[in-house]
Amino acid sequence: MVLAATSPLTRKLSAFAVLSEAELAVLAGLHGRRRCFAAGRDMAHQGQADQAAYILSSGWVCSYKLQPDGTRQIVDFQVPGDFLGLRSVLLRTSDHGFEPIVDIEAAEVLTGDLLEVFAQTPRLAMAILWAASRDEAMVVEHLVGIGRRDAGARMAHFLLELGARLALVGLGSREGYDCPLTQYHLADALGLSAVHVNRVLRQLRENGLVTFREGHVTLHDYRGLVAFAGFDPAYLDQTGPLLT
Amino acid sequence: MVLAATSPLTRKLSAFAVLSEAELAVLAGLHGRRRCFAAGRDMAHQGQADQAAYILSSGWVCSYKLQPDGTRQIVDFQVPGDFLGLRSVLLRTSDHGFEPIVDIEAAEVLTGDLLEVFAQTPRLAMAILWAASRDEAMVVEHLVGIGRRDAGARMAHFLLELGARLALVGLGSREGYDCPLTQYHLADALGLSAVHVNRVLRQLRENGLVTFREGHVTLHDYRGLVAFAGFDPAYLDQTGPLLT
DNA sequence: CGAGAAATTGAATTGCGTCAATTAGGGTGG
DNA sequence: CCACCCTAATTGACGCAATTCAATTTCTCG
Repeated sequence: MVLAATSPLTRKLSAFAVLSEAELAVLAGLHGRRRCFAAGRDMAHQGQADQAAYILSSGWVCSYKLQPDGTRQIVDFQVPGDFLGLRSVLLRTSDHGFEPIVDIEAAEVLTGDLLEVFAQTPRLAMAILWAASRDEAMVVEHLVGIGRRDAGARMAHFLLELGARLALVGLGSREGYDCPLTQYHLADALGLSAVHVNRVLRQLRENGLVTFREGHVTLHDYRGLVAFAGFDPAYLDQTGPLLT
Repeated sequence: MVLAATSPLTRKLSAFAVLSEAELAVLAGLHGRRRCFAAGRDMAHQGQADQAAYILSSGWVCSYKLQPDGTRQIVDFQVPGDFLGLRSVLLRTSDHGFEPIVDIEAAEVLTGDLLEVFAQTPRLAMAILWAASRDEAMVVEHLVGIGRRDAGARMAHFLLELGARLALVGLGSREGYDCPLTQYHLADALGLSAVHVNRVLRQLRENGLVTFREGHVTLHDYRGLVAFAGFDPAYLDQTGPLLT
């Protein structure tokens, strides 16, 4: 239970609802089946059926979709505390691939586990639905970025959002954060070519806004970057628990 | 209850889980507070707090985000049976605007209603989570389309997906469907300019694939369009109830 | 120390946006 | 029933942001 109280997921859900001992116990129960995956080896392939869901304990993962023409679109990155493949369980077939970007550790979650959680603790169900909604809000913001921002603003916004997410689980600040992504990851996520990603990064660096280099993101001018990106931090900041 | 059995939402959820009398009753109870909204008058503005959620009974709505520079990105369209603003309730502040495209009718749903549903019928909670996941799958597909498809494939894919959604609630077929959207709606949804939307539509029409005209979409060559779009209908076709 | 991956930079190409103007519908009031 | 207006649809010309192709250079690690 002590372990559960410090798991990244518990930390995140606690921002939404004050959880009782019983609810914390149920949540802890979800972390039973722990598994590890190596960087670069897909956890699930697109189209694979009967996929499990996971709660990411440590490391980074990206979820992506492959196009018939071979190009890849990264839909989202998962950082510790995030659900992974929840949709695969519900829709029965994985419409994504999942690739660990570094070596990771995750807890397996089955459909039956979820049903049990819902039956025992409806408030926890609400909290999980909240987490899912928050993730979707980020996907939506991602969509808006690709649809309506030019490459520069898109990149800036992405780097800011990532920083905000990591800060929520204690892995970053306004100064910067560690980031294992390559420029190819950025390209696949932002709908740009790797070449253009490189050019955009150079411009942001030369403008003194942000540096992406050697696995670390340094935010030289947080306010300037926020303005340049049109970033609204509000939608990620949960001001306090909704359910008491 | 007879009414509930024929509501679009019930119809949709029944594709996911065989619902008991009790569950159908609870679902029917959600349709209590009915409200109407006029076409073109926003139901909610971006940033507005304490927003309610709705279940759309009839008509079309679009959810969108406004950029600081005034451009608009339509994130999704809601058709009968879809939830509307579920995220607004959970995240407490509406990060979207909602605009009825035609006059609509919708049932208001409060946070408390949802909690009650979850407490009384966990399987129904799973079904609602499934519906939410399915919606997110569509947003994801939308994201992929904007990020990695050229204008033609993007349009084709969009029109096919819309058809599949409408077919699920009995409002369309492989032949085509009624569609009240303007080319401006399409442009805002697909991340294109209205001018280019027009050009793309012309090309699709001249290639004998699909016609978008006078509030009706006619699919002249379903298979050809599917191939051209790289459309995978599987992710929307629930082959059968997951929960029995 | 060699090999493959990641990062960088230049040059040529193009899909799509912007600007601008015209045509077609659809409602409204005289 | 027609004149008017406003919105949607349509088409052409031009420019630019981002892609593609191609070539190095710099890392990383076995």
